[in-house]
Amino acid sequence: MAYESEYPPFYVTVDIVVLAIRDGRLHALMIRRGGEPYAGAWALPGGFVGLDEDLRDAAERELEEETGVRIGTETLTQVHTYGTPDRDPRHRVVSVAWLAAFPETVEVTAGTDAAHAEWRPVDELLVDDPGDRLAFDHAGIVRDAVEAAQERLMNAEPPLLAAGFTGGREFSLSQLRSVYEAVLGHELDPGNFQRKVKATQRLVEPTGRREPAPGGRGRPAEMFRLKPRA
Amino acid sequence: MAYESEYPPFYVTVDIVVLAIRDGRLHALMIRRGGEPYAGAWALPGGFVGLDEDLRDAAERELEEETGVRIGTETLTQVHTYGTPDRDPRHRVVSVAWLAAFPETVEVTAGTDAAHAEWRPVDELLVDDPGDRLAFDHAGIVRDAVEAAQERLMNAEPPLLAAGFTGGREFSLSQLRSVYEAVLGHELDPGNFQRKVKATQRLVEPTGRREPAPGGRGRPAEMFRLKPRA
DNA sequence: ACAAAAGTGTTACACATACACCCATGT
DNA sequence: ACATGGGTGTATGTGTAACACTTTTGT
Repeated sequence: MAYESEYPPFYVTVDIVVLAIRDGRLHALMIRRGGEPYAGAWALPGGFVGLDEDLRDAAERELEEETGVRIGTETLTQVHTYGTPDRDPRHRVVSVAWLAAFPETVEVTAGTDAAHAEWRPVDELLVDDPGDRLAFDHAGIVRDAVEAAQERLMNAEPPLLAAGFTGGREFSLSQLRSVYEAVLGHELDPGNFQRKVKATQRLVEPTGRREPAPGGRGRPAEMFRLKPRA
Repeated sequence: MAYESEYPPFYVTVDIVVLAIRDGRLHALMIRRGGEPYAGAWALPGGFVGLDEDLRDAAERELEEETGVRIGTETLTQVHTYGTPDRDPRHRVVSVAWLAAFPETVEVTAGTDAAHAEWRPVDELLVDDPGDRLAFDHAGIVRDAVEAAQERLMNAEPPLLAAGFTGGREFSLSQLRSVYEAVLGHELDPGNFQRKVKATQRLVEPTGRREPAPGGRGRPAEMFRLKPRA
């Protein structure tokens, strides 16, 4: 099928930066590109927006199609829009970038379309002179998204990003702290973090349960969950 | 001329929210729409992006074409992208919104294409049940842009927005304060503002001159200019 | 002298940071 | 007993807000 238009034909796409903590490091969900250009390079999941589709819905759909990962559409937040004329060598593509977070424990089901999806450590993606560069301007998009994530983790209301990382499960405050540390890229004082989180209204609530630390050693931690959005 | 494409034809536009302080109130530069839809309604300046044109350049060009206002392209900052399928009843339009600030003293030259451009008080544009509604989803865009302006005026580095409002001219700290007050929508303590601005590195530098207050009454104020970007 | 605006001093309070110290558990 | 991680207490610093007060001008 071919379309016709009296105005220049733009391709509108979405790119999705999904962050997760794995082994204490910040990772992003990436796709190994098959075809040219940038064949074999890592790229963000994403694709064309449908003619009757909301941008946000397109992000959710493309993410699932390309990686098998389902993210609630309400946890996707817009970051920035990229439209430099030469950012894609083939066509004029304007891409709206979205950010979401994903819980640590859930694995990517590497089936069907998701065969080439993989979690990649963000710091390796962003080194200045990587052996394998990211496709298109995706390095810049990842960089901007991580910056936005740092900002929103500390300031955003409601705490959508924290919700994405925890995925509705229970957690100890040191587990939550390790998420913050991985995103921010530096350590936080355990005691101060504890108080700050507890003092922040509408963030966490205790479940009453306690759970021993992963190593078994040490005092069992009180478990929390995120407060449901009011 | 007609274009053809194998993918859905999207129209990509830019909308520009230019803010200025006039009579102590926050204003936005708006256009009176001529044709349908929304004939006669106020709308943001903006228009179609050229096929080989950067989004930012398109914003600068459309702004000047429709209002006669020239803004340095580097003072335009992106706010958000709007792409709901039904936001324009005629076509599928994805619009990238931009924010800039403009000095108080400069008048809009209401010539040529700018005949229908006018500064409108923001609070009147945003009342919940206005007699004349804004075209399309432009009320939401203005609302988001003002929110972004408040955030960036306080936090952004470099202080692009403050630079836009002052336009490179000299100013007293109470003049600068009235800008902040108009954008934030509430009053600030003169003494505290004075200290805070002076304490902020890379913001203002004294010119050595003094100038009497506008009414003539009162102690003449020390004049400042924004520090040039390092 | 008085009003008005510029600018300084002072105090109180919220909040962040650093770090000492106690608590509860496994080995 | 000791190591380990959870959690509390406490002191110190830093930034904000409120407001009294002094300075410099025009009338």
